Amino acid sequence: MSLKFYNSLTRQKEVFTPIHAPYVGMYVCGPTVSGESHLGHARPFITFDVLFRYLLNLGYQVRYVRNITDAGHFEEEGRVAEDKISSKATLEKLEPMELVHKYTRLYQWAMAQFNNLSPSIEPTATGHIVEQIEMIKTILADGFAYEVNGSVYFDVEKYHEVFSQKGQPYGILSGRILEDQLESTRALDNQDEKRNKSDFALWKKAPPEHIMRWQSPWGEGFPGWHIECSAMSSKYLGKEFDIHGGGMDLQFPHHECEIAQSTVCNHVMPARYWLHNNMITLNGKKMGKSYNNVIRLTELFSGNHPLLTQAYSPQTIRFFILQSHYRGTLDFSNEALQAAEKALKRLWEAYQWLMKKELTESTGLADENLNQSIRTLVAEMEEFMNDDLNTAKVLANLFELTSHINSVKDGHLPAGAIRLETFQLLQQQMKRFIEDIFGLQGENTATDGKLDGVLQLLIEIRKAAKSKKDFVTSDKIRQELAQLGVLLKDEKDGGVSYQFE
RNA sequence: GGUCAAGUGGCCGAGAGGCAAGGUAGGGGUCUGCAAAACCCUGGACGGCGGUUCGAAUCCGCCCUUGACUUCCA
Repeated sequence: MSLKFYNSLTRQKEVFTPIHAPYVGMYVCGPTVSGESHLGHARPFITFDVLFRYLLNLGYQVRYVRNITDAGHFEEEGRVAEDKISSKATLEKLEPMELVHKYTRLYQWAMAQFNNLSPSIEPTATGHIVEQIEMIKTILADGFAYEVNGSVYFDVEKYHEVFSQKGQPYGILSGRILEDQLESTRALDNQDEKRNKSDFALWKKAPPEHIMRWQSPWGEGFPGWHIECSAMSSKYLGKEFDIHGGGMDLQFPHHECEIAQSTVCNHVMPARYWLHNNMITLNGKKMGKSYNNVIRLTELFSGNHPLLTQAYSPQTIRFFILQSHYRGTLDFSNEALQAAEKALKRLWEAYQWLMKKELTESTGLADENLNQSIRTLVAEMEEFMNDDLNTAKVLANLFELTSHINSVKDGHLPAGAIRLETFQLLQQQMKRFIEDIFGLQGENTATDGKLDGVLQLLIEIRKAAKSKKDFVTSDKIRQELAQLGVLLKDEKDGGVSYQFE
């Protein structure tokens, strides 16, 4: 089966055909670095990291662009227009760029904790003011925007009129009907500079107190909230590129506006495939600033939050996210995270054992049903990924394989039951999906050689005690190590393994 | 109000006309000096009412409940 994605634009699954294979261009809306990232933010970045990894694994040459929004957005709707970043900076008595730098570093640290690959380019909004101004100039020149008092607004109604006839009405992505919105909102429009409520800002005049401001043909100001993504995606990926990703909450208005702006400038729908991940919920409610129910990533990693009964590692969270399909909501709870933690541990330990195991020769005792089962489970995994990235189903197969692996490990199945070529296929594909595509990694790293030597010594002493039936000594060693967070396990084959809690 | 989703065991979640994945928790067993881990067995779920169909968790209608978007948001 060929690779298929659910395209929000067409509301159906479509075969993925890159515009210029083997090259693939992918743009994902990144964070606004005016504050700390929370669990909800982790989802798109992990989801699209897995997509990035999968495309690379399939042999595509991918340019993955994920922006950093470090120029403030303004707010409206009765509230005082303000630049989010400079306003928070005033409260915290920080320079805007100091704040941006702090949260950018924290964000990038969190991405590394998750083992997300770095995007190919991570452009900043403030680094592309010139490109944004150029784009606004083009839109003005084409008559799809107007200037009022030093601000520039996109004329949504005119765009809709002209482009509806070309089959691309405003609302094509989100399914909104502009006429309905115009009717229901016109009365509220009085004091606004905008001709229509549905118009959106391309450039905003900066009030005197704003710190973040740039020179433009329309005076000092700052870019509107949607233009940066259009400017940066077209600069680095071209006028038309393959994949545009982001959270479902960005579908309207953000992505709708991107489409309108880019289409006016470049005369083409910017992206072929629009992918949207669903939200992470807390007690059924979207995790978000406005709901005051966020758990920040640093809190999650440390366990330092009233709703958390313990700390959860970045890999546990990554695994938790991959256990569901990206287009469904995913509900947070301690119980669910603890389930994920245990499951990941079991998967990872079986995988580690598998990779260390050396099988040299088939013994002729091969269990054909088992071999066939393993081959089928392995083959299905790619099918599941191709079906709109069904990571949940891939994991289900990985767990069935885990049971087979552990059966061999514990001697419930003879080592020869798995044929050499099946075994090698298993090793190769487990590595491919667990590490290369899912990006999972071990967490008990950093054991240096000295520590291992010390532990091996203790294991030897304990083994000697056990063979003399001196269980007082052997249990003392095991218990005290356990208190230090080192867990000893007596394996079936007489060996002893350890792991850090 | 408008638009769009979703409701599956205790919990988290796949599935989208034909035996209801997987994880975790529960019960029983095997192994073990004891543990831990692992393996095996096992109970337990499709919001409600109608309809279409040989057959519905899946399609249609109505209802109930929850959520998202509605120009800040991953």
